[in-house]
Amino acid sequence: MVVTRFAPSPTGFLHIGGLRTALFNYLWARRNGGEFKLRIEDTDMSRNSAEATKAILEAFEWVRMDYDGEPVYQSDRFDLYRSYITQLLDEGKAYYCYMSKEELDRLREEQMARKERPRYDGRYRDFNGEPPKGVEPVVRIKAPLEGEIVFEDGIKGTMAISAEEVDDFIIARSDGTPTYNFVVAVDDALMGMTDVIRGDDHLYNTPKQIVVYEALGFKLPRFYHVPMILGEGGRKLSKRDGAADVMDYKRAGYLPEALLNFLVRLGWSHGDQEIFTMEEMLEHFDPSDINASASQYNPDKLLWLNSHYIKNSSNERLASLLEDFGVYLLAHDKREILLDIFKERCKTLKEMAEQITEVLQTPKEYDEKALKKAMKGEALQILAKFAEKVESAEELHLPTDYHSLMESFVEELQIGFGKIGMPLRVALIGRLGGPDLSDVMSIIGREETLKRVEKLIGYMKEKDAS
RNA sequence: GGCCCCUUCAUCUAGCGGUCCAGGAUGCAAGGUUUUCAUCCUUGUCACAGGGGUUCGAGUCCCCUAGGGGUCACCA
Repeated sequence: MVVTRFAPSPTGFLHIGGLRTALFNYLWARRNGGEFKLRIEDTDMSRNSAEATKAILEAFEWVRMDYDGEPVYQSDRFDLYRSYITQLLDEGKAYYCYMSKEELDRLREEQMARKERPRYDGRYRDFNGEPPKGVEPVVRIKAPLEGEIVFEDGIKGTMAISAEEVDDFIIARSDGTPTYNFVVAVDDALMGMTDVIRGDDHLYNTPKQIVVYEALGFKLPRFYHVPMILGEGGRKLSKRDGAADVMDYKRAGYLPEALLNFLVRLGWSHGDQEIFTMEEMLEHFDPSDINASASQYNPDKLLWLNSHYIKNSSNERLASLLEDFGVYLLAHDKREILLDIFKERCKTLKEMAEQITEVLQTPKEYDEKALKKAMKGEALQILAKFAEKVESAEELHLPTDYHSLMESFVEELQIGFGKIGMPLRVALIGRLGGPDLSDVMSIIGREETLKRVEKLIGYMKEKDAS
């Protein structure tokens, strides 16, 4: 049985580094038919917020990573932690420390002045005397005085941390609330974790947590410390690198499977494979294959993956996804052709929405450069003749109808395709570039085509007059 | 600063002592397809951080240097 977890602290939104560790935990649990749990680390009442918790849960829902059971809130478990703290106190494995915050700060300063590593000096470790008055004590756990704390990391290998690096750290604050390293160890053990996959910024918490495991007689899980995701230039990932908030990717028009595929390939690979369906990730993922080195965020590759997944999505799904971007196609009679065209050309849903809107709406203005390039020479007359041709044509429904209409038109006038193509393009969508003209005309229909052509002709005449 | 981790193309990576004059992907460049743009296809571009060892043989093992990162709270 494999049990894993993702344990965010609700101090902000879920960022992509967090999503990646969550994904790794999720994959490893699901691959082994085990359990994946969610735990909200909200022991610091002053810093966490309900909105942050909501945002994290929302992100999980968006990427469709399901967790087992209800999320566990550490704030609901203070009684439990207190009972273990009492137990350690009774067993002499933890003790009250009466040093005030100010004294502690002073000690730290002195140590730094002597170029020593700041460290609690253990002055109350074996204290039997009369406690000083007026000080609410903290509880500290007894860490080993000498030797090393050794553990096996599934990514970094054997880690041996000198006991000197681990002091008697605080497990309960003076107000009685438990601290992070204590509750994490207690919860991981009690929730039955077999594998803990987390960011390597937690590497130095591991020996501390091992002290707790051992004091309480809990069985150690396997640890995997995954390197962080760096921003462009190898610096720390920040908002400057685009979206850090997972939900920003949704808003920017990314598909969740593209984001997940992108993240799974950051620090992990399976031969030369780039595209992974959820099933394939589940089939191949193993945390011991995660690279030991940090990787850099690469937005171009994400974009590429996103366009791949858009191309391979059904029109029905795209249509419903596009509603978030203000484009309603579910009941549109030209839905299929519209989506077939644009899913090939767009990298994000947002871009798709913009381009579809551009075709569906009569142009409000014309691109200056396009006008200059397209409307020279006989362009206006050609456009007018084309309008007559469209008006008098018999069958005009499918793109092929419009296409043969254009073919016979250039044939009759003995002109190149560009002579009508460019002005027509400007008339229809207001600029050069864009999808096939026959497709556009078929989508908007004969009447709208004529309307747009006439609008441009009118616009040009007015412009000439002034 | 102490301790720890990391180092293959611009980027993500393959490589687990010989099959590597280092492979794939993204990006970029060129060409083809296209009435345009995009897609797509083809080709090209680009790397073992540096220096010592070990070995018949090193991208792969060891050491040193440099660079990057993490961590040193009554935060999580």
